[in-house]
Amino acid sequence: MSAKIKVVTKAFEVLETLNREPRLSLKEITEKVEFPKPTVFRLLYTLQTLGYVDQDLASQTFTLSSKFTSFINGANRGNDLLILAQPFMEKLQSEFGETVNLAKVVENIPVYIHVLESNQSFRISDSLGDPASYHSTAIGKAIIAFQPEKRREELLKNYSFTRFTKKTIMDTAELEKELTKVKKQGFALDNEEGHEGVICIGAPIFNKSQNAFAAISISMPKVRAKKIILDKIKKELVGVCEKISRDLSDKNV
Amino acid sequence: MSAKIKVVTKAFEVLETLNREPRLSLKEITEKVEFPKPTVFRLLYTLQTLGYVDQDLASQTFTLSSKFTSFINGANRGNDLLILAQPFMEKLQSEFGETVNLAKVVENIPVYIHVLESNQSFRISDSLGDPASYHSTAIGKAIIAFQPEKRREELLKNYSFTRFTKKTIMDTAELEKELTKVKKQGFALDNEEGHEGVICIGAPIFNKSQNAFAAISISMPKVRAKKIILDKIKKELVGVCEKISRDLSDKNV
DNA sequence: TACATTATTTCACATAGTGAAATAATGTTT
DNA sequence: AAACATTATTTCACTATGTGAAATAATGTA
Repeated sequence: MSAKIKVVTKAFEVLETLNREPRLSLKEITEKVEFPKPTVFRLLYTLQTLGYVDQDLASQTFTLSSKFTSFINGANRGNDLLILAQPFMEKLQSEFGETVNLAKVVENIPVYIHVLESNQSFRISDSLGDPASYHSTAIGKAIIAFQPEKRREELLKNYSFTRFTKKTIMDTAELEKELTKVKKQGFALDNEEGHEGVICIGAPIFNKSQNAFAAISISMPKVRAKKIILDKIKKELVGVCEKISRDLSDKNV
Repeated sequence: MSAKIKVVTKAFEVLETLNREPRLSLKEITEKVEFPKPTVFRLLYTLQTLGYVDQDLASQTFTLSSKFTSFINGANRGNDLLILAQPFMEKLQSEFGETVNLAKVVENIPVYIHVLESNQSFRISDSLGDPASYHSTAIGKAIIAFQPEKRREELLKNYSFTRFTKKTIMDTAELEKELTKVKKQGFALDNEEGHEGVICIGAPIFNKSQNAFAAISISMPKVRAKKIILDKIKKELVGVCEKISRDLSDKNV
C-alpha cells in the first residue's frame, strides 16, 4: 500500500489551523501545529508563493486566501449530493418562500454546502462553509439523531454546548431526549434555540449504507411559522429527503 | 531564501486540475499534470486520506470534496476586503433591492467572493467561487479596464471570447473600445452581454498601489433598469468603491 | 543603547519522496 | 471464456529533497 506523503499532510495541518483561526503569526502557527519553526516557515513560504495564503506585512500574520473560494466551483460541480438536491431545494424554496439549507458532515461536523435564501426581506440565513451545531440547529439535530448509538456518543463526547438563546439545549441528557423525539418524528425542529425568533425544520438524508451524512433544513421567522404551514413543510421536507436518499443510493457518498 | 516545497506544489497542481474539471481518473490527471503515474497515485492517495478529494468507486474518478467549502469560512474571516466591503454591499442591496456582487482577481481572473442576492423573485445571481469573464460582465470589465496597458494586453493575450448573447463582445478591438469608455466613465456596464434581459453595473476597487484588484457589481433584470435608477446606482456604486479603496489603502491587499 | 522576541538562513544529515519496471486488477474483444 | 488491452497499484533501489538544530538577522520594546 502506498504511503501518505508527510509534507503534504503537514501543509494541510497549517491550512486547517488558519481556517480555524485566521491572522496567525509564524510563531502562533508553530505553537499550534507543533512542527519545528523552519518547517512551518518553509510550508508557509510555499503556500504563500502558490497563492493559498496571504501574508499581512504590517502584522506579519497569515490568512487563507480567496483562492480557496474558487475551489468551491470544482467541489460543487463534482458533488453528487448537491447536484441531486439542488432542484428539490429550489422547489421547496419557491413553494414556501423561505430559506433552504443543505449541510453535509465534514470532519464530524455538518457544514452548509448550499444555501438558497428566502426572497422575503425578513429572512435569516447562514453562510456557505459555516459549521452547524448539533444542539441548536434543526439541520444538526436531524443528522445526529440518526447516527448509530455509538457514533452519537462519540460525537457528543467533549461536545461543548454554547448558549445562543434562553431555549438553547444545554446538556447531553436534554439533547438525547430531544433526539429520541426527532427519531420518532422523522424530522427535527429548532424552536428559537439558535436565534431568537427563528424556527427551523430539518430532515436527514441517508447514503446507501443508511448513514445520515447530510440534511436539508428550512429556516423562517417564527411570526411566519403558522401551524398549518409548518405541517405542510414537515411533510414535504421529509418526502424530499427520502427521495434524495433513494436517488443517492447508487452513488457512493 | 527558503525553497518552495516541491511535493506540496505538486499536490496543489492536482487539486487545481480537479477544480478545473471534476471527475477525472488517475490516468486523466496524470496526463494533465505530467507527473509519473506513481507520483500522482501517491498524491491522490494522500489527499483522499486527508479528506480533500473524494473517489467515486464505480467510475474510479476523483473530485474535490466538501472540505474545501469549509475553508471559505476561514478565508472570509481573514479577508480585509470582504470585511470592509460587506456593510457597503448590504446598504446597496437594501437600497436598490438588487443583487450585489464582490469579485476579486485570483490567478488572473475575477472570482466572486461575496454575493448578496436581490430579494425580488425575478432576480439573477452568480455563485460564490464562480469566475467572471472580462468581456461579458460589468465586474470583469471594471477590473480589466483599469489595468496598466501592459497588464491588460497580457491578460487578453490568448483570451477566448465566448458568446453568451447576441450582444456579447467578441474580439479584442471591440473590447478595447468599450474599456476606453469604462475608464472615462469610471464604471462598467453590461447591457445584456452575459445574459439576455440582464443589465449589470460594475465599479473597480483599488489597493494602495492603485491596482484595480477587485470590483463590485449590481445586477438586475433589464425591465427594472429605468434610466433614473441606473443613474443613481452608478453614482452610489462608484462612491462606495472609491470609499472602500480609500479605506483599504492602509491594508496590504 | 541594550534587551527581548520573532523571523529567516544555513547546512550537514538521512529520511522521505521518486519513478522505472513489474504486477495486479479491471474492462473489452473475439 | 480465453486472450488482449487498459488502467490501477506495488515494489524497490536511489538520491534528491525535506529536515531541524543552531546561528543570524530583523524587528519591536524597555
